[in-house]
Amino acid sequence: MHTVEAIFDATIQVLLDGGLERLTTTRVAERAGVSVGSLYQYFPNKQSLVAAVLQRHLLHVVKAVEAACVLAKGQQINVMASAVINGFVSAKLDQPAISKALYAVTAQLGGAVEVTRLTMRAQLALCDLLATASDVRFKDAGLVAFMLSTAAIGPVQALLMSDAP
Amino acid sequence: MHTVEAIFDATIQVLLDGGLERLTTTRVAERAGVSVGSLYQYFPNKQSLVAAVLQRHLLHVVKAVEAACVLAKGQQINVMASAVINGFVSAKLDQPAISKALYAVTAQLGGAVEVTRLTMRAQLALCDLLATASDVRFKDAGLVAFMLSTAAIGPVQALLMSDAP
DNA sequence: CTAATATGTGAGGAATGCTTCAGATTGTGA
DNA sequence: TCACAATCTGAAGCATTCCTCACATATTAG
Repeated sequence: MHTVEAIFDATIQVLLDGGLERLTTTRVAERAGVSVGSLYQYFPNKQSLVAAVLQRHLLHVVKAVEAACVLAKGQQINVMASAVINGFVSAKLDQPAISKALYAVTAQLGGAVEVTRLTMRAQLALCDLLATASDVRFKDAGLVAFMLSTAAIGPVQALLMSDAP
Repeated sequence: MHTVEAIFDATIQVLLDGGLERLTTTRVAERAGVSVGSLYQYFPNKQSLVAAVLQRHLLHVVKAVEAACVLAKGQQINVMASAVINGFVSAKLDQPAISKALYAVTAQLGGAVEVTRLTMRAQLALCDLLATASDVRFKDAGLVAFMLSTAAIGPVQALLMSDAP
């Protein structure tokens, strides 16, 4: 396995059984089966390692939502809704371990910027989609997109924080 | 001001401008205008300090929701909904700084237990309320309560993570 | 085979953090 | 005023962390 892959995986694992507070470069390297030096060959510091893992996952989810959006264009509103929600939820549950491990990171200030940036991107796609609905027209599609996307996060987050399928 | 109060406030402040990672006992004590020793007179360790701040805020919110629930008993379902949501949102926006500061903590494993425990309590109150609706009857009130409460968290969280009124 | 480049190693320096404790300060009641 | 308790202080011990760097190993090219 590639060293970088191993480091990524190890980061998730360490995050899972100890949270962000117990995430140390030594522990990650140990778990990845490489030396600390190797880790610092690929990531300039601890923060950038965490950021990279976070960004990777967020991108995965956003792309899934975007894909669902283009697929549902021109459909009725209720079809759209279930398509998008389905895209989002299954992208999350694709990698439940990663999702769960990253909620702690997401809240951290460093991550917050990246999160809002990518959330905006998803909402943009949603906005576009809503404008093509065949049976409804919205006064403020932006607000609807915001409410829809953020409200979807709540239940998923709650489920992942406990331990469910 | 009471020393403990000062420490609580300082914890929030430190959390706000540096996140959980920059929260140190020294910094909290400094900001509170007391010595580290005093801090350890009231909290056996750093974790219990953070837990206390978190628990305090959660209790505030849960009580607000519970109060809204008993007030709305026997009303129509849409009245109920807006009453409960209103109670939740205004409890959060009562202390926006605290809410914002604590999202990082909430995600941490230590906090997660407390959070789910109190969320359950709120959902129980919600369940009770839903059973008294004058115009609807639910097949699975528990599920509805879960979705309602978790879905409400998403938008509030999103708003707080950025910087809005 | 040899040289040169890329990749990996891990002990240790420098910094920081949590927590303790011996003593100073403040408050209280007689 | 004096003794006693409650509260506060902050320097320092011990542990831990991030990150560097001098060196070892692997890989590629000529």
